[in-house]
Amino acid sequence: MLSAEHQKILQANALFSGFTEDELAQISRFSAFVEVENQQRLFEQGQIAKDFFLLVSGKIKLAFLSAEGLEKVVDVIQPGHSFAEAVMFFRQRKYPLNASALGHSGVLRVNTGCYLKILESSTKSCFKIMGKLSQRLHWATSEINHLVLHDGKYRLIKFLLANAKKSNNVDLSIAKNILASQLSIKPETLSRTLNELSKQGLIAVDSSHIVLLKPSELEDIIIS
Amino acid sequence: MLSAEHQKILQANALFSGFTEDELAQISRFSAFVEVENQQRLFEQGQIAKDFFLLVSGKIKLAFLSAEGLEKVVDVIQPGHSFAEAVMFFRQRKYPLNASALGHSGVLRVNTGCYLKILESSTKSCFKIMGKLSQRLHWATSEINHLVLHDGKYRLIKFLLANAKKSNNVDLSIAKNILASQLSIKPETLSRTLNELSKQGLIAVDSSHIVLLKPSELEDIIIS
DNA sequence: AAATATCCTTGACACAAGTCAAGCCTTCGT
DNA sequence: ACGAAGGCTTGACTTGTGTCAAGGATATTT
Repeated sequence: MLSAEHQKILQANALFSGFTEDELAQISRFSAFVEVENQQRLFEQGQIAKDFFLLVSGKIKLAFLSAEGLEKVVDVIQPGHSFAEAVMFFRQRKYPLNASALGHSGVLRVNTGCYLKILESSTKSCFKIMGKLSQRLHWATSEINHLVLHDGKYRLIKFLLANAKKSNNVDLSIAKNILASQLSIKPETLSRTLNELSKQGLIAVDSSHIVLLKPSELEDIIIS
Repeated sequence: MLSAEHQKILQANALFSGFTEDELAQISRFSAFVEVENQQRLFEQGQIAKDFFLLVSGKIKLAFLSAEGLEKVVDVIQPGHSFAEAVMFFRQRKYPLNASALGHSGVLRVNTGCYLKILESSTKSCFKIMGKLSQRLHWATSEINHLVLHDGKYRLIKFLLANAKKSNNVDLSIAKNILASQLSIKPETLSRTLNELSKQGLIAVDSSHIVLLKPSELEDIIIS
């Protein structure tokens, strides 16, 4: 059962915006606010997915873990965003990756069974979900594209340009080793590449604060 | 407008199976049977997506093309399967990749506008689509996993095991350079890796016919 | 403030995979 | 049947990125 405050947060999310008061109340009854400590697992790869989530505060890291213990960070979820909602449509309803907290975090846990039942009566909400799923799919396919057709430097520059504010600077909200994993390079390589771009005078790095000195030249690199 | 025969083929596909005769007839009116020659483009990266497709005969290659002209084959569609149906839910309704025929092929072209209109009245069909989308998403995320966490040899063995018949042999229905691109390695590397596995006595290669001599040892390689 | 842990950087080296180039083998068209 | 074209293989070389190891910087704990 959710508090009124938490229900408001649900309602603000696109996946719930089309629901009536009644439906929302019903979902609320099958939901809970959960707090997780830094590093704590919210769910694990292979676990049966009875819920999906909406992040209220903190950060959640989504990552694959290979048999050898290598980790690939797929995404770092920010407050306000839902995650693992695609899993409820998988044939095998198992989470394909691990979710763990980066810092103390609060999430809303929503029961998939309850949600699906309500979906059955609203094509409008179905369309929202389909939009979400296709958005995820689009991201994933373009990620494959970037992984195969381009190198680590390209992906770093792409990330910097995508995350730059109007003032052309980027504040990393996550540790560099996690960023490295997201870009599918090793921390050492990230460090070297940042260094290289600095020496070329294209960026300036001050710990987690990066300034894009010549954004247009950076764009040129990823186009050519 | 589709022939009765082609309408049957539509109906056999999961994406249309929940529709009434009336709805199917309506879709048929906004559809067409299209034949494409070997190498001919069905649609291109960036083009506005007014249709999605269902392959009747032949093969369709889906591939990204980078600015430098490098190609990454994402998938080779086989008869009976639909493709590009996720694009209709993208915010920017543009095809993210190229589709071209491998050999003379026949496809059914379905208008997205018409299809979406009918979807609006059937959550059952929405669920079929959501299933399809999440299946695609699941494939894509596990592909990212394989690309980042494993090497080309791993992906080749995985492919061989996945495509082996009961008799433990694999008949490549596509050219080796296309398979190489699907595995995200160069043709030279594919050739060398097949050679390496042959010399180890794990497989036997006779042009496009491959026999898995020791499947269990191959499984061991990808587990460890 | 010292001690500790964690993260980040740097250098030396190793290796998987890409590139370039040449030659081979098959398939196809005339 | 012949030549041409395309695909496949092989060798020699290059290169990006990973690995290992050590040192430096920064934050956290006591």
